[in-house]
Formats: sequence, structure tokens, C-alpha cells
Amino acid sequence: MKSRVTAQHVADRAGVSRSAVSRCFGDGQVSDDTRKRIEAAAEELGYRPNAIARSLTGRSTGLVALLVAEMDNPHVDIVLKKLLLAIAEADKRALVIPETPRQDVTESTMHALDYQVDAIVVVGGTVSDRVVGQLRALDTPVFQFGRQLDGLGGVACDSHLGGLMGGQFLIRSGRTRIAYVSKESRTDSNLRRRAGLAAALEAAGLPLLEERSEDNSFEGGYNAATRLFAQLERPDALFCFNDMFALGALQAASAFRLRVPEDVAILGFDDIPMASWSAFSLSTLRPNLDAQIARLMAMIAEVCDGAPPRRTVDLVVPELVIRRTAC
Amino acid sequence: MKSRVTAQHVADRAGVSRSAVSRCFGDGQVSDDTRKRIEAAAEELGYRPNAIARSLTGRSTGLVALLVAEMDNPHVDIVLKKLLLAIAEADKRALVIPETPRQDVTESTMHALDYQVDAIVVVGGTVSDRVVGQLRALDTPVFQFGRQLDGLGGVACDSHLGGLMGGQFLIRSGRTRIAYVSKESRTDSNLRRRAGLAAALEAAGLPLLEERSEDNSFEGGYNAATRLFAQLERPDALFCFNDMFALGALQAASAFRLRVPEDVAILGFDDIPMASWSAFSLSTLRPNLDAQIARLMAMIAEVCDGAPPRRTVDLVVPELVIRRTAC
DNA sequence: TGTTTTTATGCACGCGCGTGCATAACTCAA
DNA sequence: TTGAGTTATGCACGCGCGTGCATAAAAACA
Repeated sequence: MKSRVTAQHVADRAGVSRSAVSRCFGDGQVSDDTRKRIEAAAEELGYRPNAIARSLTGRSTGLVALLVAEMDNPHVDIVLKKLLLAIAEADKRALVIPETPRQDVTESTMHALDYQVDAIVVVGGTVSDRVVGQLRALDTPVFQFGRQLDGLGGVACDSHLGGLMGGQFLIRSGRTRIAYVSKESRTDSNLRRRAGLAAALEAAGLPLLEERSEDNSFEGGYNAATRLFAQLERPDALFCFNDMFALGALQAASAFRLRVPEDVAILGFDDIPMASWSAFSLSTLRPNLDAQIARLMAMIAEVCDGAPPRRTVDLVVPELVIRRTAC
Repeated sequence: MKSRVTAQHVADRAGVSRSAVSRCFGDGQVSDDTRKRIEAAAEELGYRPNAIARSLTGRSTGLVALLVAEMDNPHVDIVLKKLLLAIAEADKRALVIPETPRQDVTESTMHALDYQVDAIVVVGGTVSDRVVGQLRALDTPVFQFGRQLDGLGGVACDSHLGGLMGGQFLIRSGRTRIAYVSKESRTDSNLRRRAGLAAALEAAGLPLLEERSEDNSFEGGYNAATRLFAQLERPDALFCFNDMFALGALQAASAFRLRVPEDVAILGFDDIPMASWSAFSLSTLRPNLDAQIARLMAMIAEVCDGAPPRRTVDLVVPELVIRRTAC
């Protein structure tokens, strides 16, 4: 294993001092002549500055940590992918740390900090208030993506508004027995979407039916919807926590020979790619992911420029996408 | 922004030299007494060794780079997730570098090398022979996941065998007009699956029908299958390059009012989670991902222990999963 | 108690690089 | 030719840590 080419090697080759090489690859002053010689030598030797060593003196490592949980959720998938691309575009590197059975958020954060990352982004998963407190106290900027915990900056889709919009839409289309289908967990976004829907229903004087499931998304939606459809007075609209639940519910409706949307309307949340497939044609609420990510990257760029990290959450308005399952 | 706690701070606090602290967190010899004092001081100050600085002298950064392309393919998704978990379990960190329009594999590799990663894993995407040559020449171990390019170590599903197994299965179940549905690209795995199928058909004296599409997976399968079904003598079995193609083909069959599997059998490859949903119940070939990942991690562990990187590809035998669309 | 062996600790150097400071080289005007 | 002003270069130090080496302390033995 041949050892790596260092700035010293280039300096020797070009007959200059190592500092000259350093300045040449940084933003220092170098004469045209030496610059040429250095670049030629670097090219020959295949030199590339060592990002690790470089970050030891300068304060920036160019690393952004992504703490990601709930990786079985396709929406988190998409967010992760888009974040990866955005980070690469911003000429930074992503250190992805998954939540494992053995490692919770706190532990993951510690690992991220070991690498002196420029910023930490928490994606998906459940973050307790206690952890938020710890994160706040860090000198490394921490942002949340997709939730709205107090005291921690970030971006999120406006879940409450989304719930409201979905509810109002279902009411306008004449539904009167509207059920909210979700999982047991007290996720922030779950509670907010439900609250938005509840507000719309209350304003219209309609009851809020509800069914929860502890199963995973697709099966959860399937099972919860099955229980709802088996009731004597079954709902005429299902507002699902996310698209996977909605797809499961759609499957359940088909098993009950219910016509969608005539007998029952089904509305999802997230607009995952599958939602637009003609096999499903799921009506849903689309969080404007690109806008969210753009804002997040702007926040990250800010702190990299030395600004203090934002402490507020930027809410992005979702968009109602009307397809076949609710119209 | 308060500066980070260093080993020197801990040393001062504990009244020992910095080297003692270093040894305490490494594997050096420290007496019980000083160890206690150091650990207490570290605890109080919240000290954690700086992984960046640590890697500067020791040769290992604990980083593994994942160069990932084709991120719209759900199978790549799953691989990525499982790899992330495996890397975390192995107490290493994943540096994920996506292939962007602006950055090809070579460029991504350079970025990875800038961070002195312990190993590079190439996942998905098309890697040209030229690039393989460059990767070979690196002193950083490079492994490929899911393909079988010569001269580069790694793991992969035995695509040829998979094609053969699928073909033999369809033949045994009485199919005579078997079509291979895939994308235009000359991906390694694509060619091998096709060759395996071709071998099975040739041995049985059957023709190999074929349809390719340049569209993305789901639409590609839908469009290709549509063209096949529109022919006078339509095939009675479709062997699709992957499950997404197969789902598209399934959708096309439904549009043509064809019964599956009576009129046409559909076989996929990958066994993505959706394949097992009762809405689809797709028969498919399941690459043994966990086995592949286990072997890959073993290879990585080897090189981290100083062994020279393997140059061969470990092939894992896929498993035929028979569900409703082909039996 | 003195001597040898073992163990614990500190010192100093280096990993690869950025950067302040002093010096050298160069430019331009007088 | 000389002086002031400007620019380019090298030297040396430090970032936080691991580690070889020398030394001090402790332990073991005679």
C-alpha cells in the first residue's frame, strides 16, 4: 500500500516550499509562475489535499451528518435521497447515521460530533424533548427535518394546515362520516395532522371518527380500514396519516368490494411516487419537498458562514393533489 | 460558539499529562488510579476524542464511502439502507456520495479519497471499464456491490443462475412463449440475467422473445409489456429484469384484461417489499441480500485489519419465491 | 537493603495542512 | 542609484492526537 501523496511531495517536485503548495490550493497569493509549476507537479503526482488534515486547522470539515430513522418509510427514503443530492450539490459530504436498535439519537449524535460535522440534520424518527434539550446545548448546529419540536431550527411541512385542507376538501365533496387512520405513535406530525382535520370537522359540525393501528404503514392502513369497513355504519371517507396507510386502506376497500371514491373516499399524505401510478391514482397532500430542502440547505449555508443557527421551524404549505380516490 | 473540549483540558483537570489521557482512551497502559481520575474528568467536561485528529496519526478513519447511483430504483434503496445499518453495526460511519448530473463515479471517488476512507463500496449505477481500472490502481480498497466487473472485489447475486432458474421454472410450468423484459441499458446484471434465461430456453429448444424499453422501471415494464400484449401471438410468460418492471407489466396485463397467471405468467427479480403485497403477490427471484452484505462487511473488516483487498466477486445464489403471478 | 524486573508516566515528535510574520524579490517613481 | 511601496515566498508554529523512548515509580526477588 503506497502512501498518499502529500503537499510536501508536490513542493519538492516543484522546487518550492510546502506553504506555497498550501496557498496554491487555498486562496493565498501565488505568482503565476509558481502556480503553474505547482499545478503541473500536483497533476503528475496525482495530489489531492487531505480533507481530514485540512479540517484540523480550518474549522470546517465539509461534513453534514444525517441522523435518519424510520427508514422503512418510503417518504423518509425520498427525503434522504433528495438531501443526499442537495448536499452533494452544495459541495459537502453526507455522513449518514441510521438509528439502530443499539443506537438511539443521542448516541448517533455523539458519533456525528466525533467527526466535527458542520451541521446535523435529524430526519424522521422520534426525538424526545430531553434529547432536543441536549441538541440545543451543542455548539454544532442541529436542524430538524419534518417535525416541529420547539427550540430547534428546521423545516417541515405544515401538517396542521394539511389536515385542515384535506378535511375541508372531503367536507366540500359531501362526505359526512370522515375517519382519520393512523398509527398509535404520538409523532408530532401525526398529532398535528389529526388536529387540523379535527378543526375542519368541528367547524362543519361533523364528528371525527378514528382508527389507529400499531402495525407498520401498509398493513396498518389495511388492518385499520378493515376494522372501519366492518362496522355497521362505515365511514364514507378515510383521511390517512400517510400514503402507505392509504394504499393499505385502498387494498382493504377492494377486499370489501367497496367502490372508490363512490362508496368511500381515500386521501393520503406525502405523495410518494406510487401514489401517482394508475393502479392506485391516490389523492393526497404533497409536501413541497424541494422547497423544504432548499430552505434547509440555506440554513446550513448560513451556519457554515458563521451565522448563529436558526431556532425556528420554517413551515412549507402542502399542496392538495386530487386524483381518483377522492374527488 | 464555545470551543470543543480536548484531551489537554481533561489532562489539566485530572492533573496528568495529555499522553495519559490519550492512552486511557486508546489501548495503552494506565494505572487504575489515574484511569479513574481521567474518566471522571472526561465525564465532567463531556470529553470525546476527536475522530478527525485521531485518524491523522492512526491510519484508520472509520469511514466507509458508499458511491450510490440509480437511487430511483427501490432495490438500490433497500441495499443502501441495509448497508447503512451494517456499517453502523460494525461501528463505522458511512459517507454517502450520490451520483449527480455533475459528478460521475470518478469524481465521487476522488471526494471519498479526500476523506481518507477505509474502503469504498460502489452500489448501483454504471461503472465503465476505464473507471474500474482507475479504482483498481487506488491504494484504498474498492468493492462493488451487485455487479461482476472483472478485477474488482465484491459481492453480487448470481444473475446468470437467477436467469436460468427463472427460465427453467417457467418452462416446467408449461410456458412456451417466454419473453424477457428489460431496459435498454447494457448493465452487467441485465446481460447476465438475459444470458441465463437464454441458456434455459435453448436447452429446451424454445425461442427467446424480447422487449426492451428505455423508460424507467415501472413505466418501462408497462410500455414494453403493452407492446408485447398487442402482438398477434402474445407471449405466455414475462420474465422481467426487476420487480418494478414486473409490476408495470402486471398493470399492463390488467389493462389488457389478461388473467395472471392463466393467460400470462409474470416473474420479477429482487423481491422488493411491494412484491409480497397481496395486491400484487408477485413471483420473483430473491437475491439473498443479508448474505451478500454479511460477506461484504467481512471483506471490509479484512482490509481494515491490514489484509490486501480481495479481487474476486462472491456470488450469492438467489432464491425462487413463488407467489400468484407465476406458479 | 540493594538489585533486577515490571509497570506507569511524561516528553517530544510527527501526522498533513493553514496561516501570521519576517524577509526577500520585484515594481515604480524620483 | 536609491528609497518607498507592493507582492511573493519561506519559516515556524499549531490544530488534536498517537506513540517511541527515556525516566521515574513500583514491585519482585535475593
